[in-house]
Amino acid sequence: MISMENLVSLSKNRGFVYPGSEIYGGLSNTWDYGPLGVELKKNIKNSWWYYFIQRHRNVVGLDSSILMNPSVWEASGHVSGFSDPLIDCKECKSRFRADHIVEEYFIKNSIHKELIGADDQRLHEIILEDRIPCPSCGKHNFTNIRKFNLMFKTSQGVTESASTEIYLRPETAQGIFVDFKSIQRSSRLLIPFGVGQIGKSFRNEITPGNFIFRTREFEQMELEFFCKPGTDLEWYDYWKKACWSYLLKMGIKEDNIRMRDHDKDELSHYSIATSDIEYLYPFGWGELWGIADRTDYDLSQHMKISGKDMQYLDPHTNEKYTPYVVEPSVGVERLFLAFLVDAFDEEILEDGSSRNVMRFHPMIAPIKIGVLPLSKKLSPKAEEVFHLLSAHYRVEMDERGSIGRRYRRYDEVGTPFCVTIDFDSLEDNTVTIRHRDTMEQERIDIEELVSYFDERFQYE
RNA sequence: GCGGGUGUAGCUCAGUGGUAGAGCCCUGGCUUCCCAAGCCAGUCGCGAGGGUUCGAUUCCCUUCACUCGCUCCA
Repeated sequence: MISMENLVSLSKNRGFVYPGSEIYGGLSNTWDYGPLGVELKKNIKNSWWYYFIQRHRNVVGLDSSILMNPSVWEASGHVSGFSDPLIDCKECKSRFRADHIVEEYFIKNSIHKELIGADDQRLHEIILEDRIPCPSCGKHNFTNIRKFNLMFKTSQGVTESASTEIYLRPETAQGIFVDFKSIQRSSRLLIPFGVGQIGKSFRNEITPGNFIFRTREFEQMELEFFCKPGTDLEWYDYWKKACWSYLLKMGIKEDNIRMRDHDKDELSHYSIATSDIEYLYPFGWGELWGIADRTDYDLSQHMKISGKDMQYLDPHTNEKYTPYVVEPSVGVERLFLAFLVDAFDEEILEDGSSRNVMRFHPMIAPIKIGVLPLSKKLSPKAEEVFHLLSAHYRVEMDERGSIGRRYRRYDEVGTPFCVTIDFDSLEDNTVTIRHRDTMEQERIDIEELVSYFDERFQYE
């Protein structure tokens, strides 16, 4: 498997991902998507939209605002629940979550003290009272508890004042919940139905890292599927399978993914059941896709805080209830990383040399076809072919360097097909199609090129 | 944020108190005309700021960034 280091340098070299603001020395954990990266990203988003929205009769899309009324985050629990009480050991410089070390200490020593509802001050008192030691060095010399709110703050309006303080959304899901009634009414969808959204979210992660795996600005693809309470586990299962099969269809190797159900104690504040699809990244197994049963938590909260009725009235039975929500949520950048890692192949050739090939699924390959004149004298004909194909696909034309060099260059960026124009092309209007994976070649009439590729660039 | 490591060309790296090279890549030319050929020529750099010094890429300070752990989770 490719190392993280090589992946970062390959990404930069080929134009997939560059470090952000590089000429100013960079900005921590920001990444820019280059000419190939933006194509790959776009293709990933399109494929998700196709499989999770377009192909379903009862799923629609949404594009809600990044900036929302701060009450949204009060209701969702992000203002209180999305901040962790952190504490540092002054002796060994380790950092912990205050509630975690207290809890662990109590379990270990069979102490039964009520912790639920303990605020930070209470936690601090407990740590002092019980002389709870540092789990890493055993000493008892902690800093005060500090809160890290993971939400980015900004202010609305030109004057900065507390009253205009707002947040960048930490997840796209709330936009869907908040608009639930409008979407339902305007789309005339009946439960069960789903709403999907692709968009940026922001989290002030304490420790981002691992290339594009965890960044403070990221793009989510979330589907909120509304269903009748009691049917939620069925749908939970259904979407787990849908995510899994999406990955396989798009060419991810089955050995590199696994399903992991969360234990009760690691569930987030809104969920009664969560599964992760994990991917085997170069740094180890890491989360790729989270599928959560969010129950009626979000809609109920919004109902409570906003005072608006968020319930659904079943027009057939006249039954009124707050729908349950099943949410498959995936980060575009994590999928991007998984596709990049999964596609990477170092091929050893007969002469012992090696070449890198990115074996992207044709639908996510950044460049679909390379148009290559065998000689510069054939460029006019190649231009014709380029214009013909570029009306349908993302195509590149390259006339520089030897033909073998150019084939290899396109292999390296995962282009599944090359179309080669030679001197016969001028005579009989045919070209050679060369396949990335087999290196086989076939001859085809230029008139048939578009229909040839239409068959090959299709979702399964 | 705290502790350790790192910072020289687009990439991988070498090197020196007297302003820097190699390989790969890239560009142009000749050649070649279906899988990294060859030859000739060429472009590009000491993370930033300050200090010591006649002179700093090299020594010192600061800063910025990257990276590994602590935390987190799309």
